[in-house]
Amino acid sequence: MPVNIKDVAERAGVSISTVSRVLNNGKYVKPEVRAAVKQAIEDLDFVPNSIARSLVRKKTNLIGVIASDISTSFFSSTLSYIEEEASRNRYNILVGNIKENLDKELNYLQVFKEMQVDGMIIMHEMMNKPIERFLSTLTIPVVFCSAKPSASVNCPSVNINDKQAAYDTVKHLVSLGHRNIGFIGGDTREISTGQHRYAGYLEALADAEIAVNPDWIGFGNLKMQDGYDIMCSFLAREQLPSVVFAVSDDMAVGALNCIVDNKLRVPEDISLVGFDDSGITETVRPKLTSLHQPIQQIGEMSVDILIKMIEGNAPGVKEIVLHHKLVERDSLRSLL
Amino acid sequence: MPVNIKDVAERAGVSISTVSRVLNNGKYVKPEVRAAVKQAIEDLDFVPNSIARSLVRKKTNLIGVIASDISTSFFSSTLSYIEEEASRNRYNILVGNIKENLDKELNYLQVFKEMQVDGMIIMHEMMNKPIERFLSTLTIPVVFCSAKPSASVNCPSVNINDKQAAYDTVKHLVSLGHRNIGFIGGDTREISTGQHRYAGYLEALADAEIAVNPDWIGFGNLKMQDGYDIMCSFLAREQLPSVVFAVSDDMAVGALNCIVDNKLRVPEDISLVGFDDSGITETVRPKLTSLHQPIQQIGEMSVDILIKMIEGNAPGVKEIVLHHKLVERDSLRSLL
DNA sequence: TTAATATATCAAAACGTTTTCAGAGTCGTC
DNA sequence: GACGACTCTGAAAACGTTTTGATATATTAA
Repeated sequence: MPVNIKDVAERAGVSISTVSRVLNNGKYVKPEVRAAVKQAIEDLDFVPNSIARSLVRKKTNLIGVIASDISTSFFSSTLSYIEEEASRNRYNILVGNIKENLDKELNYLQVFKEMQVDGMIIMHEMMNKPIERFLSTLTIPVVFCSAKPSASVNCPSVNINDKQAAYDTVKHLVSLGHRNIGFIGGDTREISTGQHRYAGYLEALADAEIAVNPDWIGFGNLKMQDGYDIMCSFLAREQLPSVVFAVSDDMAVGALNCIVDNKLRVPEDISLVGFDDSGITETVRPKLTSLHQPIQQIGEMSVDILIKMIEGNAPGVKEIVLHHKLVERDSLRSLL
Repeated sequence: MPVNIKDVAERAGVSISTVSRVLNNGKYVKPEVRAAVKQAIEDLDFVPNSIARSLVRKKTNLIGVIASDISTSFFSSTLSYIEEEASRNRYNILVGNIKENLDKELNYLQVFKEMQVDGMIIMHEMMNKPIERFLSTLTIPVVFCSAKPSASVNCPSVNINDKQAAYDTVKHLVSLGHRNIGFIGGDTREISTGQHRYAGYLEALADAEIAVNPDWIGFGNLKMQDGYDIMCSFLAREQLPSVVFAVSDDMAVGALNCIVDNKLRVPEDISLVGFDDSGITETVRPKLTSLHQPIQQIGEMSVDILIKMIEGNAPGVKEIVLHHKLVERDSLRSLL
């Protein structure tokens, strides 16, 4: 039923090689023949089969993207930039959403490999042995986006300097006179991002000679509910922190809601600063002060690097570190 | 370099047909041969090439998804449910994000067709002639998710009854004593959803014998900023509405922010109700009362129907209409 | 003129699978 | 001890392209 290149060739009275040549804008075909072929294509409403093309060219123009949770504001924004940049370069994206489910991640890695994707972008950090093993023997290019692979996996990453970012914001809080600084962190066991941000927090405290108070430290999975719950636990302590630094905007908003649900005010009673500078910072009131990650640039550079690798150019860089900055809005006040 | 089925066959000392049989768990292969082949697969770290498989089977297990804007809370949630249901059924999704860009949409339709996707899900309503033409001659199954195609396109859709939903919520507002009811709608020119919701609003007003006041009616593209701007224009009028009904949660939140930025309170000064019941309803304060769309069900049914069609079963239904309901939270007060 | 080159075309091989067909062995049954 | 019914296996065709190599003609250079 579906019309193929052979049908076109017959109708135009030429060989399939010639049709292929006009399809690919090749040289060496007479103008009138070219026109005839084009006419036949039009007449028959022929659409080339890219599966067949991919098979012989060994190129699918497919990028597999693995994300932790695309329903989240940070990932959905990043994904949309990835899609845009990929589409601009004539690549299509296959998306796999694994919600902390490492089996699903491994499965997607395998399926993407079977599908012969030209490359993969991974926006997820948690790993286990099988995944590490898979990744370290994989010959398809992979780049980590807003995440860093464990040492045994040799893939470039594009990211900010998480430790420095956390350090800088805590330092800033100190400079505003804060000394009772709470911290809502991410998972520090397997996730290096979580470790780095926590390390930055600790180091800034140490530099300012502030003792760490475990009453004001909690860890979650970056989602709103965790921020809410952790903040509630802080509110149950004897003394309140003057500011809480959450390592994702979603957790910061959770904390914000917990605070206002408990009839306290931000920033009058407690200041709040988030991380990511995703869209959500401007959807809440007060608007959230947040550590800005250049999401668009992270997404775009991830695909640019990946495409370079796909096209055979060695990545050159092992790690791209982009600038961060604190974006001040209304959730943080100075104590001075 | 990459190992193929032939290499496996040689190493196991069998023919490629036999390897293929064990790959597909076919009958008629001796246990010891099967074991030997499996061993060879393991030894060589062989991964079958699904491109080649797709070519002969004429089945890619690919679903193309076209969305208006995946960075939006409604679409990113829906997309995540679509991904989940697809993956559960061993389908992979290819996503195209077109931001109101109809050329990009047409391009994605064509590319997806070339890629031999088994089916497509479209979460977008705006159309132009070329797209209609394309869709009406397409033989690949398509389902519209949370959207309805124009009459000339014969594809099933899964949706709620938008007109009834708008009607019911406005009716409810009336029953709470509201008579000054503002409306922030979606595009009514090409988008039937927008038309239906507006029609429901108008009909409910008519039924309650309330005159429509154009001062309190505005239309936007469902995003937050539009809700903000439109609400600001309402606030500039002589008289304020007692409640505003926005046809997306994002626009309702925009309206909410406009109101609080102008030092008014929700719901004391103005009540607010949104549409979709997406995650954002619980991230703002006051929590947003919203017309609930069963997002998960919409996403899942879209792929279920699509898969049925892919597998050759006629859709049976032309239109699936799911239940809606108003979810009451804190942004709406009674005037009685 | 002749040789060399550039243009134009086609037949056939290749890509890596699945599937069809036919043939060969193994049973059990009459 | 022959017949049918399974079980097992492999050769070869097919899927729809691109690409290679060969051939033929036209154009240019000497």
